[in-house]
Amino acid sequence: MLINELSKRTGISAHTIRFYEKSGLIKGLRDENVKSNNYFHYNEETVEKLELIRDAKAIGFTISEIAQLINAWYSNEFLKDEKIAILDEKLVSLGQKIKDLKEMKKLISQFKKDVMNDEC
Amino acid sequence: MLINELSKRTGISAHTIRFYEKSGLIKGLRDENVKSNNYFHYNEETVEKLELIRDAKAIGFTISEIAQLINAWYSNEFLKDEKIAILDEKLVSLGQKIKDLKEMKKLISQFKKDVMNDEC
DNA sequence: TACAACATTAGAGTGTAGTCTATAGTTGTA
DNA sequence: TACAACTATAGACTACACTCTAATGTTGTA
Repeated sequence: MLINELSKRTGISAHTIRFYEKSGLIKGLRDENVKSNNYFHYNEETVEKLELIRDAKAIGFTISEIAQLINAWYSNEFLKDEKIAILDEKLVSLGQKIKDLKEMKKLISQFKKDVMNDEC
Repeated sequence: MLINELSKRTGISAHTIRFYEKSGLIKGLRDENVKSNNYFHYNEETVEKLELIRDAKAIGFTISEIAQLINAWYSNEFLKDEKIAILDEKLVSLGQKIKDLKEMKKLISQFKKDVMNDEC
């Protein structure tokens, strides 16, 4: 599929998709048989990747963290052990983040109680 | 205390503290009795606020969200009901974020299993 | 009193993650 | 074949959250 269809499938603008392409998060392929243009062609894997990017961004992962994640999952450039190390690292940081969020939730709940009891 | 001491107490640079002052997150007071300078003086409450800012930023709150939070807690400009509404909104979004993080953790755990089983 | 160490403001510069514009070429339908 | 709708690239612009520089003034100690 071309960029416009990919954009419609994922809800991510063509501009942003090109930005991700430049950033190395996704990779379109050019059809060697067609000499008249140099349009990028995208496959289902790219749709999956863009969905992962959308979700990972929403929870605060940076582009370079997402790049690591995508490489650990889709690329052949890493050894099994390296992939597992990257994924483990992300699991640890996610666990810490969940802990931090829960603590903040507790703190804000306490704020709320204090406000309700007119203690501020 | 002056800005340098506040910086040392909180580990936040004087530059950043001035940025937060400009952004309306904290408020230093000038000593009316001293005419020779216009140094800002900060109190313990500001230390607390900066610690809240540090923690809230770490879990992905934006400056303007933190401003809301600080106003709901420290300011007298809001009615009790308005304060509670702001705090409730933050509690809901924190709950959603925790859910999203847990889902991502599950996804990455699955990635890891697949990598370990050589299924990619 | 010299001067290091502090304080202020205005404004410029940085990194991240887009978002948009301009320019130019290609494709598919009336 | 005209033309609307697509594609590409380079580079300018934006928002956020700092981070730094320059210029200038103040304070406290040797």
